[in-house]
Amino acid sequence: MESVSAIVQEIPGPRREPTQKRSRERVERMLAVASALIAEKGSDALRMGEVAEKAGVSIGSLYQFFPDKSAIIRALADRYQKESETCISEALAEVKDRKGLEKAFSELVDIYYGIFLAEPVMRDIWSGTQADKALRELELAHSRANAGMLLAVLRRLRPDEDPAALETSAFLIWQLGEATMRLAVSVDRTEGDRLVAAYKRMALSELACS
Amino acid sequence: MESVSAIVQEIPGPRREPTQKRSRERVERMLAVASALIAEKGSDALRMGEVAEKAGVSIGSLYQFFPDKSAIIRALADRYQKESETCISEALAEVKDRKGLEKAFSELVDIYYGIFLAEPVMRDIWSGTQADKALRELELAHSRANAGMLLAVLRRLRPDEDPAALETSAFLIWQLGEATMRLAVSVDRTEGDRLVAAYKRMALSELACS
DNA sequence: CACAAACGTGAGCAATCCTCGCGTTTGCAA
DNA sequence: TTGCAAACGCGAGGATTGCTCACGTTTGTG
Repeated sequence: MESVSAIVQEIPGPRREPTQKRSRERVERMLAVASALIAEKGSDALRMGEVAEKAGVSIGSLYQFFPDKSAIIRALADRYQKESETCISEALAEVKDRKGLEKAFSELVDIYYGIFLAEPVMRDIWSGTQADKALRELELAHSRANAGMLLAVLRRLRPDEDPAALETSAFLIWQLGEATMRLAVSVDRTEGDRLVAAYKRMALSELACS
Repeated sequence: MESVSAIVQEIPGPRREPTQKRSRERVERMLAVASALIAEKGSDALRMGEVAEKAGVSIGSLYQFFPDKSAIIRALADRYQKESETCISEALAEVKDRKGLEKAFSELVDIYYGIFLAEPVMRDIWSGTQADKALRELELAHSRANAGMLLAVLRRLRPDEDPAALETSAFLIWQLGEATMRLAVSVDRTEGDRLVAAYKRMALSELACS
């Protein structure tokens, strides 16, 4: 978790950090406008000029706090990641045995699916902007962090297994979960539900295998 | 398969089709240069001006045959898709029973993994340019076509199952296979091999379930 | 009150995609 | 052979957009 936050802080580069109250509010406005625009038209169609205009700031001010366009998206992604981490750690916190893991994992998938369905911005960020290298790396870092929480539980429940194999399993399960979510929200709800259910079966079989 | 080709033909839009021998050769040169540039620097960094220059044609000529930048990438993707279809249909052609399906599927995954490892352009096209809407749709169409071949086998082997459920399984297995390949080639070879192996386990469990 | 640091601005630079008007070559029918 | 329409080929430049930078303004502080 620490390392992810560190990456987020580092990538933006040589830009001012808002220290005064006024500028913090302005940064909030920029992020809110960007979020609304992404929800409306997708992150591909996000225009820096439009963000500045709708937020009531100049283009120069925008670039004082965000070194480039993808930094805005990364900032939004980072907020979602913080929520995700809370949500995952809560879901996996009290897993005591294999049965508990299956139940917790299944619920976690449902919760994540719900978030993907409800949050167009999160959906868009994780599905539409893969072309951006920094964003891809950020997604990978987030995913590894999330998979790490799953891995911790797996290690506890299956201490005799090869740690590297467990890590691979956890990472793949998480990555394919995200892929399934992206896919599920892009088709109609009926098929989406079926896809998520099929993913659950596959993931649970991998979680159970020993 | 037909429908996929149809889509590829339709999307490019109102552009000239090369009819004379001279122009066909020029189009080939454009595609070859684009392929080389993508292999070298990635499709994100593909510049239309550079393609024209390196192919020894003007920018105007380039745009006579490709309505926009993504059309070049789509044309390359279409070539790989044709190879894929052959490869998949051969691998699944003589599947007679569940045991045969498992063997054929496992081999197919290995072959696909080999292609992903060997073909930087294919790798790049299917991983780097998701931001392009037309390309995303093309990938989905290709994937549905490929999943369809798997579905045909599944239907034959499990005729009593709900067809919709089978279709979902086949589609998800294929999509997650592609996601796994993208992931596997982006990490080191050892972890990549483990990821592919883990995917095989998950997919086979879903293929076997009845 | 002076002053440095933080804040704010927007004209304009640079990169890039793509268009369009016009000149050239090719195939073909008279 | 020749005339001509269609296909081919060209590249200057329009349009968009990410981003910079030199300069003016506000704020906190001794």
